[in-house]
Amino acid sequence: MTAAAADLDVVLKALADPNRRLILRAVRSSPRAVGDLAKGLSLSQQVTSHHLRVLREAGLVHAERDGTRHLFALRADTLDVVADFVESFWPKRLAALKSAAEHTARKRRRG
Amino acid sequence: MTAAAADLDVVLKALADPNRRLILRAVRSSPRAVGDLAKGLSLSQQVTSHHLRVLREAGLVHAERDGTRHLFALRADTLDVVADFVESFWPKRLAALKSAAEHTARKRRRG
DNA sequence: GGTATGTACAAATGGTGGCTTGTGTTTACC
DNA sequence: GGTAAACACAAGCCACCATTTGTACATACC
Repeated sequence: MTAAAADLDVVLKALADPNRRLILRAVRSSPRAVGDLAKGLSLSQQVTSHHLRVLREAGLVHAERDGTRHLFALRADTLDVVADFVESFWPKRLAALKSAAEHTARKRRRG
Repeated sequence: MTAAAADLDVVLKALADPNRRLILRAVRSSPRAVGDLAKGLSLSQQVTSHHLRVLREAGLVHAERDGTRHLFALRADTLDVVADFVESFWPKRLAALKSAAEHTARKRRRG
């Protein structure tokens, strides 16, 4: 298995959990502390920390210390491998996106 | 959890296995029988059948009988929920696609 | 230094999932 | 109807994972 394929495996496994996706949603707009996430999602501190570790090892979030708190933020570019995977199976979707974009560009040209 | 979220969960769990992704790759171009897939991927018949069931319940493949054989084919449109998920977290990627498409449109306009 | 807060680490548990083995079921062919 | 081929279903085993419980570590404040 190539390194990219291994990354894809790790990323997909990390995404294949509802609580981890909730965490990703929560850190999407701004960095959040573990305790805040746990409280907001009604999860224990330990389970939240565990999921954040899985997400961090997958490269989907990154941590930064702020005193005693650990602020976690989204790393959306890691989703690249997933997007590439989907598009490799579904070029029609990519074509549809391009078509929509080109339509937008055409409209802008006209306007 | 909404129905769409449940679908996303099932699809991501189905994709989060290397052998199932290999099976998807194998049925990508044309429908394949269980035995052919098992032989080509060096998997047992039972395990291949099991993975195909998971993929079918996730809506990623569909089956069709051909005599004693069961031909499985890709259902790429099910990957829609995954693409939407990625794009909801990463609008910049969609923007990049649009930018590239617009660039193409501009080039076409010039040419 | 002592205490409180925020978090990570470790062990144990229950559940889930992948794989094997064995077997039933459907279809085709004689 | 009997046999063979292709496949699905079921039970058991083992590993992994999510969660809980308990605890250790780091930082801020007094």
